[in-house]
Amino acid sequence: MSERADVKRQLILDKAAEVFAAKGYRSVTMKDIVEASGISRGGLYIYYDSTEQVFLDVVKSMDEAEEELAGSLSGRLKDASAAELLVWFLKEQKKEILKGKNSLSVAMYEYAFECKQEGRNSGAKHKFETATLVLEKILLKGDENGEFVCDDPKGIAANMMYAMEGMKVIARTVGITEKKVDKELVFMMRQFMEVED
Amino acid sequence: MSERADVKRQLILDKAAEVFAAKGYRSVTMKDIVEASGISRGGLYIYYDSTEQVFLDVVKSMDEAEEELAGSLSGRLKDASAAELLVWFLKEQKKEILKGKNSLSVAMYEYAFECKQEGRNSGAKHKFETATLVLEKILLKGDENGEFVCDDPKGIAANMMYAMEGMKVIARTVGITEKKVDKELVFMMRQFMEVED
Amino acid sequence: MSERADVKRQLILDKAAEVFAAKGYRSVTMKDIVEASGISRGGLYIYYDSTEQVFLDVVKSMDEAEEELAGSLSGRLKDASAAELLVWFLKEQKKEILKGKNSLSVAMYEYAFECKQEGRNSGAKHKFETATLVLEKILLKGDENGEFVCDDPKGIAANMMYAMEGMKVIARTVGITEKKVDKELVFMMRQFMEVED
Amino acid sequence: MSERADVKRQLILDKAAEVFAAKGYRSVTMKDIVEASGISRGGLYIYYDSTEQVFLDVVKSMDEAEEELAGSLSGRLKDASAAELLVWFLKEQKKEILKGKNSLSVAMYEYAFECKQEGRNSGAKHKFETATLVLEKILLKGDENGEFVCDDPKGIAANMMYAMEGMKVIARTVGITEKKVDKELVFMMRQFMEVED
DNA sequence: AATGAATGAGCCTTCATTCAT
DNA sequence: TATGAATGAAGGCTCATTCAT
Repeated sequence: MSERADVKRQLILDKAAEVFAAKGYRSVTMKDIVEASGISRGGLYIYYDSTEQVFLDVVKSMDEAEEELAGSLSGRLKDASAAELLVWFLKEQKKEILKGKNSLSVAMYEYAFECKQEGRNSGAKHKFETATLVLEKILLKGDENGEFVCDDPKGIAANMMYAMEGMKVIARTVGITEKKVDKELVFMMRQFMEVED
Repeated sequence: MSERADVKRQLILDKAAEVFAAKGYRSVTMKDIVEASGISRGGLYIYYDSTEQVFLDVVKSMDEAEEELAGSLSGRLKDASAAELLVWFLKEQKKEILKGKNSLSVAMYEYAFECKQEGRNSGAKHKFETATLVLEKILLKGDENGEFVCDDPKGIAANMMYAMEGMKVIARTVGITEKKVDKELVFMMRQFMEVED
Repeated sequence: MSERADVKRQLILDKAAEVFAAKGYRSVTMKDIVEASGISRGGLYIYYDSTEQVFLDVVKSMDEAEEELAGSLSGRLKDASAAELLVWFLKEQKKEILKGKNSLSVAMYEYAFECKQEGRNSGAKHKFETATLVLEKILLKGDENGEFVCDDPKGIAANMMYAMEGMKVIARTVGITEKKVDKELVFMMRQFMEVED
Repeated sequence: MSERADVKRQLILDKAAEVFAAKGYRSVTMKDIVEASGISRGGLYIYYDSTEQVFLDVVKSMDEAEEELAGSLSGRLKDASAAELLVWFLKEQKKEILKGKNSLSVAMYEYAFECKQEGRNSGAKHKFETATLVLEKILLKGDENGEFVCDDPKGIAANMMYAMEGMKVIARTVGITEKKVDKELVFMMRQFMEVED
């Protein structure tokens, strides 16, 4: 509540984020977080009762940071062309695909698996559906103002999102090169617009 | 040593597979496997030293079973048309995407994440690349004999495999309906052949 | 220091009494008292260093309240008959035996056990001996003025006090009905006086 | 189950009994039992999940031992006189009252308090009622064959049992001398028979 | 080979107690 | 005085792993 508490909470979240990035979700213990954040065993329990709560708060604070960023961008993008929007969207996706060790993505997958198996909901659904919708709107806009030729925006958006998701996972299990990502992005774009290599 | 041991080993693998399917990879303990297989604590250690070893053997024995099946099919498929091969391939993928609780897929993802983070290799790479190659060959064949119109088989194969992978993960985290899978499959096929709805 | 502190102290004692009544002695923690009294963790330590100190003060303040009551009664009872005194005494005992959840008695037993085992003294001794003496005096008075027929007041007083103590404990472990208490009280009185049912 | 297990179990019970005798019920921890029995932390959990389970088993095994003893006595007592039976009964009670540190009685009181507060049942009820009944039968027998003069065996039995219970508790909280116990026993017996001092 | 009791390390959680504000 | 965050010790529990039988 107090300022002090917020500072400490943020310290915990920062260090915990590193831990989750390094070890995923399941294998992280309260002890790991305690040691990473330099706080005392009992001290951590003042703020969080379980690794799940810490994780959810880490994710929440990341989402908030992201939204802030997105908010600041939305102004600039309002009167952007569909092509510009698409480029921004795909750049974000590419970043997401390629960011490695320091990213929470593996932990988030693990958490989402667990939630799915237990019938809970991890918020991943909302995230995925929102992103799909955004992409669809970009395509629609491009189609309407003649930037793209695209008779099935819904289908294309779905295909692109699935492929993107696939690349994310492949990146985290099999490995992927930036070149391959680029190739795939170009391939996708060719479905509805001219792209020079 | 041989007969008896093999029977026991198989018993362990069968029961362990159920456990991994139900709980994923990380959260499975030797105790879980002991209890599921009805074997003694010490007995399990005669065959396996860790859950990882059990898991790898479970996967191996599944792959072998699959390969056997594939082998028996390959004869029949040798002189099949590209379209027939493609249908078979996509059916397998669809099955894989939609199979739920009783499948090892979540455990395999978890394991692959772990291996990737530790710089090891989980075998997922080989699997993915092989499948991609198979698809590519089918497309090539179809292009060559005029069944498909497909100037970039490599690109299409990659796109399809990424999207397929994406659907697998989405199915296990966000959830997916069979209808959506079918839509996406039709979408993908339209890239190089006529498909009626 | 004085007024404010006393108010606070009393607040703590009141709430702590409820806690001890509900949970006994041993299982009460400083945390329980802190939460019940709404005071701060550190605040409690200004007044008391341990649950034992709180408990002793709770008991002391109860005894004081009781003594006050007893004092105000003693005037009226000075010229009461032995029979009247006896009735008053037994009524008090009966109340004590039957009062249940909201009473400190279990906590006091627990505390007395602990003190006995550690060779300390819990004050229970003084209480019991005083009560025995009071009863003895009442019997003596009744014998002297012919209200009772009682050649061994010491023996009778002891027997009655033991039985009373027994009923208290039985009430708190095995359970006892008011009817049984009444029966026993009548039984005891018949040892030295006429009682109609 | 096996012989070994029984030996170990008995070792645990023996050492645990000492612990409960020394510290009562509430303040005993699994760690205490572990240390007293020289077993490992995990080892204890093979046999018992909680101090309550250990305690109940300790009590059970004591009861069994007692019953065995009682059984072996019952033969001899069958054709004993009521006076002989009474002497035996009171001797047992006296022993129970006076046995100090090495006895589980305090722990049993603590446990019974806890059970009562939580609405469970500790077995104390059955024990008390059975003993009361036995005493009643002895008195009845004595009355019938002219050994005693006792028109209200039920009332006397109840009074005696309450007083006995009272002495037990007083012994464990306030302290009691053997002399006082003897005095009270004589007092009680005088209610229905001739006793020389 | 097989068993399962035993061990001990490791993590979880709760509290008494302290201390900066 | 009063607060409540912070600490660290203590105890609970589980599990990988060993070992006598």
